Amino acid sequence: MRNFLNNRPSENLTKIYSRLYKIYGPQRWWPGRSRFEIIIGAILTQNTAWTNVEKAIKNLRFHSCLSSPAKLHSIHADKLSVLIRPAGYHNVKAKRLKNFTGFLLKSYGGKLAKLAEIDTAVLRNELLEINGIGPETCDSILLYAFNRPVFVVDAYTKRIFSRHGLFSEDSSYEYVQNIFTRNLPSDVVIFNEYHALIVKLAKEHCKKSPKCETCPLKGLKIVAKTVS
DNA sequence: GACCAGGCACATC
DNA sequence: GATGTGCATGGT
Repeated sequence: MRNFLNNRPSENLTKIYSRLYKIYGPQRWWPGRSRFEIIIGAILTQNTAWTNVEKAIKNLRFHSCLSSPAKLHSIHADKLSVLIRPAGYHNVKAKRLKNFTGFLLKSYGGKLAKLAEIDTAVLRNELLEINGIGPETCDSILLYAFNRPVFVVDAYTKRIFSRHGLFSEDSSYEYVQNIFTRNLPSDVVIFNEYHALIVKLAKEHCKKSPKCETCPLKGLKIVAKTVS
């Protein structure tokens, strides 16, 4: 594997970004009408196609559940579950949504503006303590709802970059995140677009069964400073 | 009908 | 700490 990759042309992560941006253009994530809606979307999209999440969000909007965190929290879990059914895992996700709104109401008076004042590392730890918010959802919220320079790692990121020799696919979330963080400028716009571009690339070319004949990254060895 | 999708928590070893 | 499993709908 290593010898094979060594014969390929190599690019660093910044060049890969430029390459993808040039091909696909700005993705303008996150698709949400408000900070609150972005957070709800981040939870609903866990292991779920965005098209299904859109249906769930549409239901929530129609029933005025997104007008405020307090409003959403007041909805009975069973009713909430029905509304978000198209997004899949609706029973667990209904609890997760209420876990977030419960946290927000109890600790910050239901005001997202207060969360926005918190230091990134502290906020990250607080979000990760909420049952149902793992590292990817947490970092998506930090990046897309609160504009913090945090790189979001998802299954696509691991799949694509492990195929190009950057790390093994079973590397930990933190390890992969560190690779990107240490090899890119700490820039909210770049982190925002990079993650979205990876998703775009994956949807176009990189399903679970590799079929990358037309992939823009075909034949490239990707090099980066490693992390300890 | 099989496979996949912008994960996470929990049980078990 | 690593590994396996349940959670579920909708598109291809």
